[in-house]
Amino acid sequence: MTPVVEIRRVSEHAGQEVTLQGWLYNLRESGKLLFPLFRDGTGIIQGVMVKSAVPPEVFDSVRGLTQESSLRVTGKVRADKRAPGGFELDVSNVEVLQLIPGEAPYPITPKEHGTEFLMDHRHLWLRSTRQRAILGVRHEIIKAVRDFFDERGFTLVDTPIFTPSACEGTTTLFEVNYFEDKAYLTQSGQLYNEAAAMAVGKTYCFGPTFRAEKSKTRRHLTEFWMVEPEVAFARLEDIMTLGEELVAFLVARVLAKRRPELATLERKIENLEKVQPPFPRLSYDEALKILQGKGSEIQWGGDFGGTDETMLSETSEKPILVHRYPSQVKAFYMAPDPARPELALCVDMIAPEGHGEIIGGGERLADLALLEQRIQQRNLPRQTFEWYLDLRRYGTVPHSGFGMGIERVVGWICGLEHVRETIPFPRMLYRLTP
RNA sequence: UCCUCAGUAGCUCAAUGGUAGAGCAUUCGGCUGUUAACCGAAGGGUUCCAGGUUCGAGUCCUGGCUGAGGAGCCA
Repeated sequence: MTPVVEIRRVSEHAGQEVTLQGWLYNLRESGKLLFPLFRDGTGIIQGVMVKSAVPPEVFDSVRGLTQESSLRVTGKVRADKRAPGGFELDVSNVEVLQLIPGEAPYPITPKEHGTEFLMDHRHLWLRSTRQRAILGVRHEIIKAVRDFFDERGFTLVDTPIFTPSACEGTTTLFEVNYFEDKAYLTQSGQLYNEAAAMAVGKTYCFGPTFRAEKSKTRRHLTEFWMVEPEVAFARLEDIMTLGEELVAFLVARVLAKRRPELATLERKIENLEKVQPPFPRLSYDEALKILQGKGSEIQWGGDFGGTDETMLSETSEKPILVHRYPSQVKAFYMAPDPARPELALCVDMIAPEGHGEIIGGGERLADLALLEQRIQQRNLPRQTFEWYLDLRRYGTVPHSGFGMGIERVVGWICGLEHVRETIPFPRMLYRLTP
């Protein structure tokens, strides 16, 4: 029995006979020579088979292979300058697990395809080199997020996905039947995080988030993953620094561990290497001046649109922190700036290269009376917030936190045009399958 | 919800209102170092749907469906 080896490890077996388990990626043919390309989820290697060197039935079975047919292949690993990975496999035998028939071939060919076709075949599209690279970077970012908070003494506290009402009231929610009642899919773990922070000091939640907005842009999903830290006694400045350190940490980790994937994606490494703290910090008022100077129509009191964000991101090679927006455009739980009560102690982080807002957060309103007033003003159902008001009744303290959308971060770090490629099975307006 | 664009072979796309085509994929044949291999041949069509204009509609008109990009809103 020859050892079963992963393609990414074939270099450790140069000169040896090994068995690979995987799929046929492509087959090139030149007379009595065959060049089957194998993939196994860890890499791709080209096999070489000379007709005179193997039994006729082995040659014929390889010659008849179709794209994505599953197989086990045995051969000798040989270093070769001509091979993209530096190694080739001199194939001696192939065990075909499933031969895909020519009448119903694998749909995704090594040529160009349109978005709709690829999205309809997302379950197969994931096998492509590019999608595998993105999955790898996504995995690395998620692991790095966990490492970052764990190393800083945060406790992961999971927040519920079924919620009784809106966290922020304004956004559209997905409604679901909950026995005799109605429930909503969470749009943020924020309020529960505040409860957890009062219990453990530093907490974060990390899970799926749902938004029923009919947004149809390259930055929107209806189901996406969000990590939300919340820190007792932290002020706005503390949380801005935390976000800055987190993002720099994530970029550094991907640069350290996922170079091959970034190369596959043709990501400009130099741009990522510039993402070092400190990031530029702009007040809303300062950002507004810059935007108006660049010809934006935005007036004081309005929130930034996608075009405004892109314009701002073009002013820096690093992410930008924009803080102290007018309270009127922000959620009810944002603390007012004591120096200028019309402003909220909040912060958005805008990614470079037009990838949009990746972080939103700030200092929470710790005062009971003011919070009650805000809930009333915005016509929020007081009863469902009673437990939240308890947090202000029993030992309220200043505290701050933020939410970071994983898909936008993955999209930015991978340099993707659209967030739909950053999540294995994207859920979007008009896209619920596969 | 609104604006713009698109829908033709399995896929990516051509086709002035006048016989519906190419490349890839598939099948067959050729080639002993191919790199989205190449060369030759074959099969493959409800031109998104329903009406309308016209001698004649893939093409023009009306309505609908589906998709893409964007706006608003957001991470």
